[in-house]
Amino acid sequence: MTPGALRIREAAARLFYERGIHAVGVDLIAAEAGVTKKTLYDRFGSKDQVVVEYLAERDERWRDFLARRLAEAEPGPVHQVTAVFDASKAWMGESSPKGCSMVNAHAEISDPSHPAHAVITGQKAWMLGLFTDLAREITPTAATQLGRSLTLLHEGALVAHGMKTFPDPIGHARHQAQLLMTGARNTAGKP
Amino acid sequence: MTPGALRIREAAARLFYERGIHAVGVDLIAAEAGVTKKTLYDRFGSKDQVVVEYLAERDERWRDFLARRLAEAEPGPVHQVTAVFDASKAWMGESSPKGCSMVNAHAEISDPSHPAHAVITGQKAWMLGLFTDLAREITPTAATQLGRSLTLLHEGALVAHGMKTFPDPIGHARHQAQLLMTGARNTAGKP
DNA sequence: ACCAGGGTATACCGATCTGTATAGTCACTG
DNA sequence: CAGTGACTATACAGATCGGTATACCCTGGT
Repeated sequence: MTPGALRIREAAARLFYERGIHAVGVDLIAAEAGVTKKTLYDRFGSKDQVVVEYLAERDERWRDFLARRLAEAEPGPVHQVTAVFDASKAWMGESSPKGCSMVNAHAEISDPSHPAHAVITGQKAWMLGLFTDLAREITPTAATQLGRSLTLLHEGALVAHGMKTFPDPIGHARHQAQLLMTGARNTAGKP
Repeated sequence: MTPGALRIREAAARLFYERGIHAVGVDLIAAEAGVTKKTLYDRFGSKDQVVVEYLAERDERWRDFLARRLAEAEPGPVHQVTAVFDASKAWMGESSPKGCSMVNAHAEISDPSHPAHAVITGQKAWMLGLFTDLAREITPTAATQLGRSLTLLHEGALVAHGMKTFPDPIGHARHQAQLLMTGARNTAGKP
């Protein structure tokens, strides 16, 4: 990826997230990247492709960020799950006041055959899988259920964070997740 | 509201929800409503105003729908909360496969001073208030906490429904909400 | 008989949209 | 030194954007 292409993707990421995908034109992206429109089309071919690479890079960055945080956190499924919420809070707090970019992009992309659609649903499926895998270590018999509950809490917290429904929703979700997990562990140990 | 204005609002509601606000032009709205653009601007004055009235009407319809369902449901805070999830499932199932229109609109409206912003955050604050009021009847000491947890579960379920993250997320959230409430009631009764 | 209100039909405005074309600059590399 | 890849600059195409203007039609109420 050439330096110009990198700057294009960075500018597009910032503008798409702050103003919305349809509200940002390619002329503005090129200007903000200090690049001509020809360069943009030489590197990406279409605006849709810029959108796809914006989302794909954001997804990759998030997974790397999360993996690092999980590696630093204490082992064990309960600590790992709370570490996911801690990572989300850090991620959203530093540069994502408008909520989850995947959720926001999904609102603007109606066509399910759009290549960006797979990136969006892919991340959500991956998060569900992550929570379910950790849940399996807590309660093998009810892993699916616990994984889904954690996913809902997490998703709701991201939206509530973006909408400022109440203060620190991710911290609240983290606490609620803890209660959920200790509850599941206790009932799982019973006959 | 004149018949033409009604048709405009109905057409705009369908198009905005299905394709996104920025992706739909006033020409298309007028054509789908069987109305000229002049009528649209005579009645609403601007596209922004059409957006506001679309969201305001949706908000009002949802509150009426929910009020009717709550009145029909069994009394008592636990039954009322589960009735909220049942109402959401019915509401989303019949004509809202793309998730919450307020969340989707929020993704497209960056300016917090946009009049639609108040409608969106207003509904979310109202839902939080509703859950918190019901939570207060279950556990007066932890009503805020329970109300917020129910809000997160509900919000997450709406998003997961729109993204098809897993089957029947609203039904799952309903079940999880029940566990949460019985748990809160038991711990609330303890010294 | 009148006239206001809700509407149609059509044309237009300037701006912006995605995308393309032409021509030229610069740095690196075989 | 020739060639290539990444880039700039500028202009343009065709469509669509939100919004306005002019002129006319029809119905209901007083």
